[in-house]
Amino acid sequence: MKNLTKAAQALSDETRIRILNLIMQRECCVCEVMQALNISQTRASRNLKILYDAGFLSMRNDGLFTLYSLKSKNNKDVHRYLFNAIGESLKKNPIALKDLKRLDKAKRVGLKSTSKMVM
Amino acid sequence: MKNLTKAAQALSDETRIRILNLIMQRECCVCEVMQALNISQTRASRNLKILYDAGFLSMRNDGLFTLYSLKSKNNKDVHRYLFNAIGESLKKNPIALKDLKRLDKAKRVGLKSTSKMVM
DNA sequence: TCTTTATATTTAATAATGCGCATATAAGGT
DNA sequence: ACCTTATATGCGCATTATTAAATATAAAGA
Repeated sequence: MKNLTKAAQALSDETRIRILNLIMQRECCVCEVMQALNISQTRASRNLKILYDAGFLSMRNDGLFTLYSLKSKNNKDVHRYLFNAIGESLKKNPIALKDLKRLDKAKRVGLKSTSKMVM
Repeated sequence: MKNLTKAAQALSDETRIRILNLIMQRECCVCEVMQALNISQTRASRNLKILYDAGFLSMRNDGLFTLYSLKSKNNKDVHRYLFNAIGESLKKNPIALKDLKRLDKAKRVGLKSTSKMVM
């Protein structure tokens, strides 16, 4: 039961649903999430960790980057059903679509670099 | 998206999952929920309302009693998937089973009456 | 080794949540 | 009308969540 309540808690925040939307598209690093959702580095990192702790995401390191992806393999249980609900909820959602467009344009560079970039 | 986050929020509390477990069995009034989960009247009433507001339950009045049941009919969407997750999570859960046993013994009388009863 | 950079974490402030107590509301019975 | 009873709600308190700002950590390159 704790499994479910923890997972549900993770899904109770719009930022985190939007993050899952991105990662359902493809693996992302923290800085891409920042750019796609236009949120702070802290906020991106913290909410990715919450989704990871709740069992939705996998994590791997590539040099300076931390890459998050869907943990769909070991989801025989509760999470699989929850993913269905998320998919259903995001269908044709305008915010979700906009986020994906911004993800396309996102560059794999972090806060320090983006603040120097001419955008 | 608000639909999903609100529903997920409702599922993020163990009391509410346990209440849904009861009502997945059969329609219940507030006092039966109190007895089955051994919680206060306030707590039962409040959490039933939260589940109702989140779109999980229907409500009807029968004299002094308010009866809550599953709102499964109009769930073409998100809630149907969430119900699957709940069912998965409750399978063989010892707390959920105990709650159902107490529900069998529960009487359709409220706080005032039960406090006078010899149990 | 020193600097730069991506990410994580600590801190502090604000907001949200869950609960019990007391009380309100509303339906029935007398 | 009055009383009893089932349910709902306002209020206060304790706990937990969320966030930005500042700082820490750790990888990569010069």
